[in-house]
Amino acid sequence: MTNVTLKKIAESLGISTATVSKALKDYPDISEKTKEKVKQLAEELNYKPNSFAQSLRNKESKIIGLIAPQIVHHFFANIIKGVIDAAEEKGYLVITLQSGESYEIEKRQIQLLLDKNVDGILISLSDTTINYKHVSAVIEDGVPVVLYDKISKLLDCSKVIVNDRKAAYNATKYLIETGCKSIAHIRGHLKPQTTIDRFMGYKKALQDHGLPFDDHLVYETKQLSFEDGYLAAEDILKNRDKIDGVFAFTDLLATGALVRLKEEGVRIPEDISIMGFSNWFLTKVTSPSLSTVDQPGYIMGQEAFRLLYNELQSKKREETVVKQVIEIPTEIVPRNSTR
Amino acid sequence: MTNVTLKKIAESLGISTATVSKALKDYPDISEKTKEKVKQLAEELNYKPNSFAQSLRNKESKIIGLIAPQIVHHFFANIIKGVIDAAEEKGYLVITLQSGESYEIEKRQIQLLLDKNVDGILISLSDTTINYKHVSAVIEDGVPVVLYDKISKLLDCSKVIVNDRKAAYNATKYLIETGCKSIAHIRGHLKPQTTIDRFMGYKKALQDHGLPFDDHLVYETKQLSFEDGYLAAEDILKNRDKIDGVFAFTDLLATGALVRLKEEGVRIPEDISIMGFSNWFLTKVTSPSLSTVDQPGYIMGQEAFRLLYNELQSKKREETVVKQVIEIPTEIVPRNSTR
DNA sequence: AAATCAACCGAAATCGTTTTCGGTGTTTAC
DNA sequence: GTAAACACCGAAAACGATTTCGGTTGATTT
Repeated sequence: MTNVTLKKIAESLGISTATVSKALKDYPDISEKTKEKVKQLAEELNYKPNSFAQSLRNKESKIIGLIAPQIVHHFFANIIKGVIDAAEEKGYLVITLQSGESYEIEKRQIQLLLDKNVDGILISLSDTTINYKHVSAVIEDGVPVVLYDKISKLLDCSKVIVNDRKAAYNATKYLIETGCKSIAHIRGHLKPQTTIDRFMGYKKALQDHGLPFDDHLVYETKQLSFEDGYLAAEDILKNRDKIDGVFAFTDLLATGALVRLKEEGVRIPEDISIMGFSNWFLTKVTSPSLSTVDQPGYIMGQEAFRLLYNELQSKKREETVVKQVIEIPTEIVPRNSTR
Repeated sequence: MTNVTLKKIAESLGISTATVSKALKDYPDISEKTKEKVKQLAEELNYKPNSFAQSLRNKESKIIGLIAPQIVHHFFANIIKGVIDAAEEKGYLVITLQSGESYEIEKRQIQLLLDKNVDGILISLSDTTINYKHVSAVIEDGVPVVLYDKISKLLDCSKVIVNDRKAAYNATKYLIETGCKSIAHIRGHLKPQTTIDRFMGYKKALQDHGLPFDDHLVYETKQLSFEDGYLAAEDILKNRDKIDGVFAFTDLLATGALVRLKEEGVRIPEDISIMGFSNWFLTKVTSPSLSTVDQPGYIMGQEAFRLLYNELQSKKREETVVKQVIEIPTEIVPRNSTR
């Protein structure tokens, strides 16, 4: 680990470090001859600028922070991948952290990132986050923040979202158009914006198509796990004669319900159609395969980074940054759990 | 962003930056009174040491690099999570990168990490990596490296692995003990060590239990996708009368086969038992649910970081580092695809 | 009264890169 | 032949934190 520095190159060439630095960066006030010599020696010695010194001097780390509620999660994993890929293309590296849906942890993770002087932060709010001071403080501090997926309208920054309302509307509409007359909805608590939005989309679709909204057909679960879907289906079974369609908040819930319903001999989709949400991998391998709504995580990740990158660039040029909200379109993926 | 520095604190207290620095770090040659004053003001101004300066001075970033072949992958996502959690506990942050199973990309990612002066690197070799110079160069450069999951015996560094041979042996043994007499094996190319090991475990188990090994019962796929399992099952169907058990290299392959076999009316597990590998989430929701081998990714990630951390510590104390190889035990998870 | 010794504190060098602001020589213009 | 323009290069000051090595007090011994 004999680190090659500018100084070493300068000394062995009998010139100053300033000249070496400028030569390597093609400053116009250095002669071609010297540039040649410097570059050649640098190449030979395999010179790599010390990133610590660069960061200290330039006040930027070329590292961004990414906070997700979960990592072991198909949708978020895709987002993470999208962010990392897009970042790498622009010369940025990504430190990933997860909040585990905890407000306290989220606060701490942001602090850790700030302590490391990341150039910007990408964050999807945890479900239990009810206060946004910790995020707005970052923004006011001048560190660019972009929110993705789980956002808050109260925060003044760029955002990447899927239009959950529209997506849920279309999913419900699809069920209706394929013949469902009485559609149940399985969802979690009405706290996170996504839950609210999908619920609203569901209601609106019923209404627009002349179907009555029935509170009893909405099943609220504690978590969003497979087991919760399984349990919700127990209740649905009590109305099995009435219900002919289920729109679940997420694929996991849908899969849990699907398994339970099948156990009781309900034919899917003949008796009851099921529509999930997210297009996780598992939807392809359930039986029947699960119809769902594709949420393009990878693209969201890319877009989120792109927005952050724009802000980073604007900040350097001392332009005022334009906050944008980008909506990523979703798509119905019809499979065999719907008619 | 009015950054508070040691200098500012020093000036407003009328003392030197040296004293401030030492006071904050509880040096014994600073009086309690000054320490008190310094700490209080630092607290008040919300002083955070500039990590760039610290890194430059201390020659460490408190950041490690993590390279995985994939991120959108249940097993690796778990590992990543384990690494991040363990790292955070010790004050380290993690930059995650993926090689996409490409040797060239792997090489580049390592370089990116090195350029950022990470303190150490955790890496799982890509399947297409046949040359290990790019990794051994890092080790010789004095940057601690720990290999996990996909390793090479040729590399002199600490490693965290699952004993694939033993795990496959047990899985096959389980099939035999539950009554299978003729067990097929679906796997990818015999290049990656894991593929070789699981294949060997399979063979050994047959042999130890008096079952003949039949080359025709080994189905080699191009990739390890759901589709490949599906296609392999087509071939298995030609021997459907003979084969009564399938041991797949991975859950995805197993699931593909399961779906195809069921399509043809094969009863699982009555006619054919199926055993997967990895215990991905989807194994719980196939029907029948898939018996598999649990590979504890989270623990592997934690252990991998622990090993790296040990090396980091040893390096600081200028001790010689002891390279360790840790084997994480696996476990059979019996579900409904086996008898 | 001189020497010794603690207890505290600071000057200054470092880490490696970047960039401003001059300073040399050398060439061109008049 | 002098002045202006030009082409190159370097000294030095950042960026902040850390740490060594003295130095200055005042108190304690001899």
